Amino acid sequence: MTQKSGIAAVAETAGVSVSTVSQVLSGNRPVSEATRAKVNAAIAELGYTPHPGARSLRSRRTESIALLVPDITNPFYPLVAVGMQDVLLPAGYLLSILDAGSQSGTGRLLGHVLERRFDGIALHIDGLSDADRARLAESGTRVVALGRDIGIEGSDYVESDDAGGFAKLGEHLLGTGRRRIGFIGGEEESDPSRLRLGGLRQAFAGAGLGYDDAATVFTSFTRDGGRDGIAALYERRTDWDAIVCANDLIAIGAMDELRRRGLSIPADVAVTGYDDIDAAALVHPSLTTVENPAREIGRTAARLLLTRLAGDGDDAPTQHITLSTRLVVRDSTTSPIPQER
Amino acid sequence: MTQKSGIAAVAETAGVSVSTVSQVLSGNRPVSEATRAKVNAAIAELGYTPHPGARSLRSRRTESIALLVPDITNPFYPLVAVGMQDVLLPAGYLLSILDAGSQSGTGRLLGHVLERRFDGIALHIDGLSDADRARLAESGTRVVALGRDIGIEGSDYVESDDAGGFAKLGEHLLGTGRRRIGFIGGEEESDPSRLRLGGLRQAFAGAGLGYDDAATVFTSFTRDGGRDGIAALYERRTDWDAIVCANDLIAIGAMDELRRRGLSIPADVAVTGYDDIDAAALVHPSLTTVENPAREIGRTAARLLLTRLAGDGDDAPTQHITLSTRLVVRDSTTSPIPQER
DNA sequence: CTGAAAGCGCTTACAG
DNA sequence: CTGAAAGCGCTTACAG
Repeated sequence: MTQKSGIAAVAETAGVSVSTVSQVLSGNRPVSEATRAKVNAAIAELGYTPHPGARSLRSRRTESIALLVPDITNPFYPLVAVGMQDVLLPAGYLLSILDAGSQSGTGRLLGHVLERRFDGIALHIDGLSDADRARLAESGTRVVALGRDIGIEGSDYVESDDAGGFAKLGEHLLGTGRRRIGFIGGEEESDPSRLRLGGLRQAFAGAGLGYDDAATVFTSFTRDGGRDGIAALYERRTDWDAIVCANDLIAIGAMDELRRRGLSIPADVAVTGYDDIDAAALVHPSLTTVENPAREIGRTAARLLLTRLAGDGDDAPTQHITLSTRLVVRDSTTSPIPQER
Repeated sequence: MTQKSGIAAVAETAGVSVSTVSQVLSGNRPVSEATRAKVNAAIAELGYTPHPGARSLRSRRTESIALLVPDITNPFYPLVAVGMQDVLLPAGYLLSILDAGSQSGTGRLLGHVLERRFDGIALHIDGLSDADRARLAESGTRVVALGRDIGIEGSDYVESDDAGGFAKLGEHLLGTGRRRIGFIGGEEESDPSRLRLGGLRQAFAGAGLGYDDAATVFTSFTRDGGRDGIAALYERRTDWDAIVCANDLIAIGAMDELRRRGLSIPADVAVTGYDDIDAAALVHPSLTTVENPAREIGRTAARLLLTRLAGDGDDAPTQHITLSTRLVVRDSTTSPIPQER
């Protein structure tokens, strides 16, 4: 007996042909119960695992999906990953999370990712260069974008309803009687900053009120940004009764600076964030915020990819899915008792 | 001209043999400058990318490494991943992060991971079943363990010096004059709980003091665990001047409960954590803790894998690397001013 | 329901 | 320094 390996060894042990073993494995054509049993016994006896390289060489599929993120230490992305796995594992796909380390690193990693011939790629990227867009389109790899359209024919995308979330925050604050409401954005040129401010304006308009441009400042999406934002707003006026921040980190920095100035939250001034990161519930007072449905974004992205991979969908129009967000009211806007010391 | 693809198309365009193209790609044997130039021109013209499946089928290598973690939403693991990438990308390996979703999920995912024939796997797992250990050993895949030995011949492991970190915390507290120091552990049977308490005892012994067993309680590694721990400790006595917690989450819960009881941190009682998660700097007062060198753990694990993969190391003895930890002193033990309101 | 054979795209001895 | 050929382990028409 020659020393065979792989599927040939299984075939020999089971006393059937190599093709029959393959059919048992794939289920692509009917196999008699007796044969199937012999083959499965041989597989178990030999501890056989198909070689994925050989498989993909023929089938042109790798059964793996990549999630390419700019910064895996940002807690938003692990949640997206978990959501994608929810959908992909039961469908037989393996999800690989690839960290580019930064927005600019994404382009650099893209080449490596395309080389590996993943069946599909999910990516969250701010500025995709024309060269990268062309590489993606040519590669034939299915792409789903998170957060924004990346402008490739047939590439679907999923985003959360930022504007709606800020409209809810605005309504909540207006509903509790706050009127002198400042806004601290992240980088002024960023899409999220604009969309989020837009949602706040919408809440004011809905209540028949105008929103004053002098009530907005733009800094950066960081804790320091929040501190700077408060400093800038309090130079303009000092009677704010609420501060809406473009994300939770800004809000936490804003609370630091408000506390340093001897102001009480929420008795003197209410503060809100966005994203509902873990820290939002950990800080004191706990932060009213909006849940960014990261996990659901991941699930949706995975479903869109699977649909495209199932074929037939090649000529389907690009899909754009917007997920609604949920207001999470905590103590920073509504604490009934005066702040404890 | 027949319609070739892959390396054959490159060979035809360049007017050389398929083997020569392969040699240019791999650098495995000398190629004349002129030939190399022709081949590279053809590669660029055709936008050729080698097929990884075909490559691994022959070479028995995938040039990819997997990091298998129990819960990617635990911020410790993304940092480990970043550290591994620091080392692996320059070496030409792609790192795939795979999330098992839970400790128990790790075994379930292991089969899928082994099927993919990664060249190496890094994993952090508490209880590896004998069956899984056998599967890992048989697969021939290189394994490096994070946090503990998994008992496979030739599998190195990396851990951080928990005991040393707690010894530093203990010395810091004793040095600031605290003596009535309680300890809130996680699950009592867990290795980390034992090791960490051991470090604290060591600090007392070093100062010529004894440590009282009645000063320890075990709960769980969560925020709720911290609340419960305080309740349990204050049933025993009420004059604690410091609480050492087995991780940051416990510490944050402990601070919640101390504050609720009207105690001031650190004026009445100091609190310490472990890990230095982001939230440790975000809470108020900011938390004195110990940095768990996650990124360095990742780097070290990656280096160990690469060394083994470079061969020659097959018969090298198992390596066990312990990384030292760093004390991070913040306001929860030393705030010079009375706590602000 | 089953088998023999071609071929996916590479790498690697073997020859020259 | 270069080429022809075998073969890695599968899947998939083609035949029966």
